[in-house]
Amino acid sequence: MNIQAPRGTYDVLPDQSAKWQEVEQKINELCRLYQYKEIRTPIFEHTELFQRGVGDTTDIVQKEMYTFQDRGERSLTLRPEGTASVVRSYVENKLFGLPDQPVKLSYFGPMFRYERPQAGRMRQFVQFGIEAIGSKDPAIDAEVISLAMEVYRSVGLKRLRLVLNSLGDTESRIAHKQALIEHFEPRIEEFCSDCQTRLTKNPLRILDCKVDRDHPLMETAPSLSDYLNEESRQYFEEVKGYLEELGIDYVVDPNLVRGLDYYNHTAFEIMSDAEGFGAITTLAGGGRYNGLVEDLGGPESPGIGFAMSIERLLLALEMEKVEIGQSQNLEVYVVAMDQSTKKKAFSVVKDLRSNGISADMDFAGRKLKAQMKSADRKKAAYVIVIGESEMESGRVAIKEMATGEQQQVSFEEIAETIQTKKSLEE
RNA sequence: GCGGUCGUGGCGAAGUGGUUAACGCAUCGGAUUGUGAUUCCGACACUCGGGGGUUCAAUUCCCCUCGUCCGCCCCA
Repeated sequence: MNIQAPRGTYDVLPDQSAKWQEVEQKINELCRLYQYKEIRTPIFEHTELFQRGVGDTTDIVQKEMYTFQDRGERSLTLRPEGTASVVRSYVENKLFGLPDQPVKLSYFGPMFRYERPQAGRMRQFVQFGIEAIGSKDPAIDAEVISLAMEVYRSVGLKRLRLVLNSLGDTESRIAHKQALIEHFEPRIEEFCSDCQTRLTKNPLRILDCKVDRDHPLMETAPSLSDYLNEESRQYFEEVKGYLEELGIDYVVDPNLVRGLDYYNHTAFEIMSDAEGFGAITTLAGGGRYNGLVEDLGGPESPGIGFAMSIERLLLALEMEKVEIGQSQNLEVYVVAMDQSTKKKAFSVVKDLRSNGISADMDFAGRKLKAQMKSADRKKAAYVIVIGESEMESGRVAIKEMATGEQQQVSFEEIAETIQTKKSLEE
């Protein structure tokens, strides 16, 4: 084997593509119902967009970006996530000027992060996500979460856990940040190097650290929830109220922080509880990002959204043993006895297809018996054999593979007969 | 970035420092000059991820490299 797909990338092969197509169909239908319209943005952007949009202190920007120089010596980056691009487009195309706010957008496509591949983690992976920009109504938070949950429900997943938290508004976060610094500063040397950097850049993320998880100061650290001001607390209560109204179960996790800098207020993750899942169980994550639009040069436009990995969704389906995307079997296989009848068989195939019937034939020069086996493998519902005698008589036998029964018809009647048989089955 | 694991035909899987690298499945052909099963017969790896080294000799020993899978970190 010479050239392989680059590390962390993969091919969706024909026996898998039906699953992808079904997931996309389900998603498209839900977006229609919820009225989120698709936006398609470039797969690469100026590096600066992610540095500013996602945040300089994040792991994504610090060590996971596919950044390169183009021939004009611009620094470009393959998008590691979708929100920054969508917000950039919202600002650039002045969607804030549309009369109907919030603007509700969805996207679906590949993202890129330079990481060591693992179960559920690829260097190129596909995300579906939505963004509702231009509203700070707690009901829209609940709607966004609801749509994410509906995607999983629609494909048949059941073992889900919605984890929820509030990061509070800017005022709350500043107060909490100050408290965190005061709490950790005196003994920060006892923490890992990442945490030492985090202390000044983003102390909130120390709480998230798995390395220092058991440090005694973790236990006593000031909790974000104690620093939420009245407005933030009220907002969070309302979001929870709307979720309850929709009958969506959740658990509040005060330590849910999220890795991206732009989040505030509502933050959530959807995890899989399916057995046998790998180490990574987060299916989707999202949250509110009031202020991001302004950071990227737009007017005040509070937003919220989520992103989910389609690979992980598919993985969860496997773990829960849910089958989707049954591929459609072949309806008619036409056998040509030899070279002299191949043209006729070829035109019969074409005629069937023109009548909306799937049809196929041999293109490998196989003998009759082998063609029959091939038809069987392809699970063809019917087989038609065309040889000398059919050419002379002008009539062929339509063989039903399941029963072995054959029915004689003229060439002209083939498509019509198959159609009748099909409709009888339904 | 760190740790472990593995890398033999389309797939699964043995194997040994030495003349022709088991076997199973799949595929193709034939037995059965025009019909899918079973059975039987036959075909199918100048080569054991790649490169280098040790050796009279390496798929098997050593080094490097690439890649796989899993875990850590982090996330989707």
